[in-house]
Amino acid sequence: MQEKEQGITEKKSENFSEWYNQVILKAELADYAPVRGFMVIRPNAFALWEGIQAHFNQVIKGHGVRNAYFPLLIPESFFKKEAEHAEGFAPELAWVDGENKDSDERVAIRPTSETIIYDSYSKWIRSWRDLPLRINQWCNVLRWEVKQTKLFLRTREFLWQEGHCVYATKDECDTETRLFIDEYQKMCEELLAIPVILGKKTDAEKFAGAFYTFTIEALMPDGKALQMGTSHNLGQGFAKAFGINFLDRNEKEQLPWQSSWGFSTRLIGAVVMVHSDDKGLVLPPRLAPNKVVIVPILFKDSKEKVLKKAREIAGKLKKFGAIFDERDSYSPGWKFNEWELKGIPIRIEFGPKDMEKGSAVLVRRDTGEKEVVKLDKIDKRVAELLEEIHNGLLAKATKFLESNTIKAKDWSEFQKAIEARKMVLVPFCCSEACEEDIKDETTASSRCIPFGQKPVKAKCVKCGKPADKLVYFAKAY
RNA sequence: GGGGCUGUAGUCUAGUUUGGUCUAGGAUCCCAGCUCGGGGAGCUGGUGACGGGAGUUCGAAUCUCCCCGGCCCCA
Repeated sequence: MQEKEQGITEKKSENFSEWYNQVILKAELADYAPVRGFMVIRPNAFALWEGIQAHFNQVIKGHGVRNAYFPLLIPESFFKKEAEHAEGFAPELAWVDGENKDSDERVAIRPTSETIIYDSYSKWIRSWRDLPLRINQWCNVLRWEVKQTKLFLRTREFLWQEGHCVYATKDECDTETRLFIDEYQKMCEELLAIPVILGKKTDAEKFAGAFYTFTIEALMPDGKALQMGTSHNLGQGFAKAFGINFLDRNEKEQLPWQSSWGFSTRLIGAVVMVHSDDKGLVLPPRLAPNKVVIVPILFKDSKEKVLKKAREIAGKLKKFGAIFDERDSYSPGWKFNEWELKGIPIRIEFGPKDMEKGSAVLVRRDTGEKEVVKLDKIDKRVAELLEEIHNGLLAKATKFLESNTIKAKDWSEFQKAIEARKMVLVPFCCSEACEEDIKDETTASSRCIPFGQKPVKAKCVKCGKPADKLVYFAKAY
């Protein structure tokens, strides 16, 4: 509200990347920081993150997960305990420079917290009665990216949640690894209005140190896939490396099974990309902290009366976080543009003509459609309309995903589909060598092996060897 | 990792090719006042800029070099 901005000048369909930057900056979601690869999350975006947090905290608490906080700095020796994990994160570690007066050991800023958390777990877990242990933390992590950074989608520092669970049996671990990826899917569809594809990562794409990784993948409007969240069954490797063990009911020492799962602030980037348009941000209504804005139309002779009545309407819509824009220095048209840029799902226009009729004009942000609603029904209609907008956004995104997902049988079809920036489902042998070749030749990577498929009899799209799985490939963020 | 573009007020930009009324022009924002109000309204006045450094020159926003930063595309 403090700053006035120009509108979006780039078209989503013409220069997607620049359009995206403009929406982020002009809707005041984020700003660049003094150090390259870092960003400031401004209040408009932080409110979205808080909305995601509130929603997801409720979900995980229902599954017995408790929140905690573990340290930012991790001793070098911890990274060396689990070899694959260490290798995976080594290139992106940021070591804290300068003299460590307490010890000779270097420390790094966490790129993820498995190691520091499991050090604690090794002290806390003694008996089968301590399991399952389910802890989540909301925090920042730092990965020193060398790739081109991008607001929300790839920054060196980002905010996320990471859940870390320990189970007595493989079965429990399998079940809950799946449980949390299912919860991610629900959250994406029900809160963010973004459809996702669920599946398992190939070995080449799985988390460093994991037994296996589940993922949810969304397709952005430019045809690139975006990983929205992952849930890993870590097996027993970390437990072994960090000395986590417990005495079972038969007094035998056992290694537990572990899982970890996370999503990050890149979800906000996805929300922007998927729903927004040439006028600016479009917020999915369930996530929008302010779902309604009321713009009074003021004329000299009716100003006081209109303001008074409009204020009443605003009071009635308080539960929707209604903004009452009674600023005197801007014309209604100016305000319309501003709130469209900021993505408020419903605008209510109220002027002398409406007052006479005892109604108001409701305008949908997603379609621009206007409707006249009687004042005594306005809160009911707003609630309905918000759901209609949510459903509309989800349906539109689902249609996009479906119409841009295709099957390919052979290499030439596959290449064409990738070139056309589609999500492509192909028979694949799942070998790391084949995957490397595909990446080299097309820049596409495997996104997931979708759940629920029957074994197929086909030849791998790359090497021609027998393949019993269909796998999604796409260019990715 | 490779290639390209770019840096003038909070933001967008003219000026750079050909160094000289540039004491840097405009728009927008911001501030004050008036006026207006159903899709970015108008008038008057005001504040604010050449990314940094070195060099060439009588003279540098403009030329040279170094540094810092930003964006895009490809791998």
